[in-house]
Amino acid sequence: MLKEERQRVIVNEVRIHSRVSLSDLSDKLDVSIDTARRDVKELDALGTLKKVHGGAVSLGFALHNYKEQNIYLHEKKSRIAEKAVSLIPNRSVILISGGTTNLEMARVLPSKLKITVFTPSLPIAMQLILHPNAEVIFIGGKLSKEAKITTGGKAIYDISQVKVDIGFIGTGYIDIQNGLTEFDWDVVQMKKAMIAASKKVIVPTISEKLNTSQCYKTCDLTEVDTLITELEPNHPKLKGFREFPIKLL
Amino acid sequence: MLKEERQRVIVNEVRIHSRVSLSDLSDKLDVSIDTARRDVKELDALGTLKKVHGGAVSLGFALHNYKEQNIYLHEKKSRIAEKAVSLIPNRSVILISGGTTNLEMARVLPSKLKITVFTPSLPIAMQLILHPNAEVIFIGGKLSKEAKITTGGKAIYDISQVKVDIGFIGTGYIDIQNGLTEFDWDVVQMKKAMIAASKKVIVPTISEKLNTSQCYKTCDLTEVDTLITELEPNHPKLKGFREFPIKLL
DNA sequence: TAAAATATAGCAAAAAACTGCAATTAGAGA
DNA sequence: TCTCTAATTGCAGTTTTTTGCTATATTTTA
Repeated sequence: MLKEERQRVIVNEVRIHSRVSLSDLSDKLDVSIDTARRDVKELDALGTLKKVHGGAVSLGFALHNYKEQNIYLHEKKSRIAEKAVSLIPNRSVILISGGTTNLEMARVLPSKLKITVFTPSLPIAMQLILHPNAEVIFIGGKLSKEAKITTGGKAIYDISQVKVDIGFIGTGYIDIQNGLTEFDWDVVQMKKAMIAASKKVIVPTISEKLNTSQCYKTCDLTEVDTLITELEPNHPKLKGFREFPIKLL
Repeated sequence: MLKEERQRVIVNEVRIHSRVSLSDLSDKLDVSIDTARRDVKELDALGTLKKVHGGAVSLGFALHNYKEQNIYLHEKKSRIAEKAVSLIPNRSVILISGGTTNLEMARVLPSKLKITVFTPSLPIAMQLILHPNAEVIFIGGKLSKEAKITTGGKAIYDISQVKVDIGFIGTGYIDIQNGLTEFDWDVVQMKKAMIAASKKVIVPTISEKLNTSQCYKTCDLTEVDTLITELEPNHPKLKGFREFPIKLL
């Protein structure tokens, strides 16, 4: 097989699937992984595709690759995300609201996990496109430019039409007295609908948000099944929350 | 066997199989590898085919330098995008399908323009978030990971519920006989719905796509109001299209 | 943080390309 | 037909390219 043929196959593969792994290529083309790597490297140099760790992606994909800016918070969010994905059974149907912690969860979703995900969040949908086994259903509606999620009557109605196993509801503020709160009214309406659509409500949040509140209320803590933070469940900061019938993780 | 004869055979072989190896040629033509190599070298110099390590490939098959190509294509798309935005009146309601040309249009949308945009395309929605005066309504549904747009019954139904002033419908392939075609069936269904929802249908496309077609048909050219390419409207390549009642831009 | 996967660099074998050269052949002109 | 010249062809030796492998980093994952 000529080198050009191989590279053509790689280009096609990337065009069709948007991404390809070197080991797949090595199998498919019947060459060593080194050769596949070298081919991909050349194609990258030509600007045909983008080489990434473990394979290659189409250029379109590389565009929306956001980098985490805040390393400090990112570590916490990773830890939360790890805990969160451990709660997702295979073949379950979940709902993910917006927010960077949830985005982190979408990023670390194990690729073997077969799931159906409903989400109104643009960045999360973008991230989930990369997941090979996730069926992604986007909740349509009017886009809120700040929150980067859809909102409005249509979106709320669409959410009311589904019932999912788990809802991962991010929150801007969380407090023992006031429960989950936001400062964007539209977002609150969406979250209310999402909570109503979820058999189980999981709230992942960094500890900085504990004991903060805003004017619009999403729900009381009583509606939350599990609260995930980067802290150990018996950490002093979580003291007041242990009095609620909430699982802490 | 004469040299010319041999070379004709080589050209033919390349035309049929897109590729040929020198050892194959050496066998088939019953000459030494060196002679085959020399023949291929001459044909390469003539521009008939492309000589590569170990053989030859057809020119169409050869991978060109996409970096240059991309800059080149990007320029065309910008030109198309400029033309396209000039057709959007202030305070109008438009629909934008996916595709890189449409994405370019979203990028150059003047920030003073007040518009309402419906779209099922994730990258385009992502881009429009940056626009200060665009109200963006995302068509929800099942995400197609290749096309990065939503598809499926729900999305099609939602589109059927709106009527917009202008629909900007990108296309993978366009042809005088077959009209607009794609190779993804789901995408075709979406585009059909989008066309039905648009009072006016504008198709922006680079000239490379003219006179190409695929198996699934979106619509005939008769349903298109305006075709925008990077070429002047009276360019020879657009010859056949002038016979339709289509505005060319 | 440890283990697993992937990347990089250097090396050697194999394949292919290039070079120069001699043998052969085609074809023009006598 | 014959001869001469230039083109063509195959071959041998050398150089370059390609490829897979190993050892060593680096990145990712759990």
